[in-house]
Amino acid sequence: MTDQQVQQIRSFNRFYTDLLGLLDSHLLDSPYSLAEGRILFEIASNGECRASDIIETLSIDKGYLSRILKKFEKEGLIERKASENDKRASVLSLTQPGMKVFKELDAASNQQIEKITANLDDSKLETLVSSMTRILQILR
Amino acid sequence: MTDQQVQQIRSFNRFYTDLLGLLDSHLLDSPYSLAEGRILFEIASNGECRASDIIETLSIDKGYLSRILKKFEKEGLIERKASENDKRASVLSLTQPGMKVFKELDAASNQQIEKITANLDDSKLETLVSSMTRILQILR
DNA sequence: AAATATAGTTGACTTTGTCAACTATATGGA
DNA sequence: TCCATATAGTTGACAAAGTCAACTATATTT
Repeated sequence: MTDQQVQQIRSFNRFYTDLLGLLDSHLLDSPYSLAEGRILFEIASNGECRASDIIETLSIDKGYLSRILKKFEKEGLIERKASENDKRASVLSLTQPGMKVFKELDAASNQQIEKITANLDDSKLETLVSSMTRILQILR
Repeated sequence: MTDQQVQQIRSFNRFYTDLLGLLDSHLLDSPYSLAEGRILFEIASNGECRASDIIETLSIDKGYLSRILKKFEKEGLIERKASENDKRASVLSLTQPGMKVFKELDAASNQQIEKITANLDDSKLETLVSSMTRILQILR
């Protein structure tokens, strides 16, 4: 690996750090943080899951997660039902209001992507997406 | 723009958020945060600059920056000299010890990139870098 | 000269994240 | 079966990161 390649990757990382920071800054004017959004996303896409799944996927502290889930429950966004095979754990799912909030965040996220790419023609857009896909394939 | 394209970009963003989080988590076991590293980077690469330059480049709160700079000065990493044409501002630069710390962080950053790409063959590495470069060209 | 803008500092505060101790339950041996 | 150890999640205490507005001093505009 050449020195120049390292520098190019770092330059990309700095750029993308800024871009993501921009995108995530208080998650699109919603009252939810990036972490909260990601947690809602996990519960929404897994259907039902347990706190430990989220801890593993997002590498989040369990105490921190516990509090966020408590807040979500208080706000009526999620439900917990006792897990049948493990009495220590509960199974998480979105309530109807939770689903609504998630869909709003999701739509706002989509809109932000559209905004960022608004002035790109089709060919550039395709290049952009395929480049991202390739990076993902290589690094994942 | 198709729905699928939006989803692919968002998927990449989630992936890269995690990757950068991993890279930046306490900036390579140094006692410096991501913000602090970026600030050192700015001062190091601009040679001499003012706080307001950093505020603009990094979109950081001026109060927050002021405290970080104060800490850097106390630790002997930076120097401030009065700006000649603007008595409100000072010109920032790295001291020798500051340069040393910066170089260490810089080297550690390089090593982390090497680590992440360690098991890629030359062709994949080239694809990776060129994909990043293309994304940067398109989005910047 | 007065009004307004900008550079940076400081205090007060909120949010975000970390760590360890703790309860309760589960699980893999002896 | 009983014991040791591991895991799920909660809680308290705390630290780090970031925000906001008020303030001083200097610059700039009118």
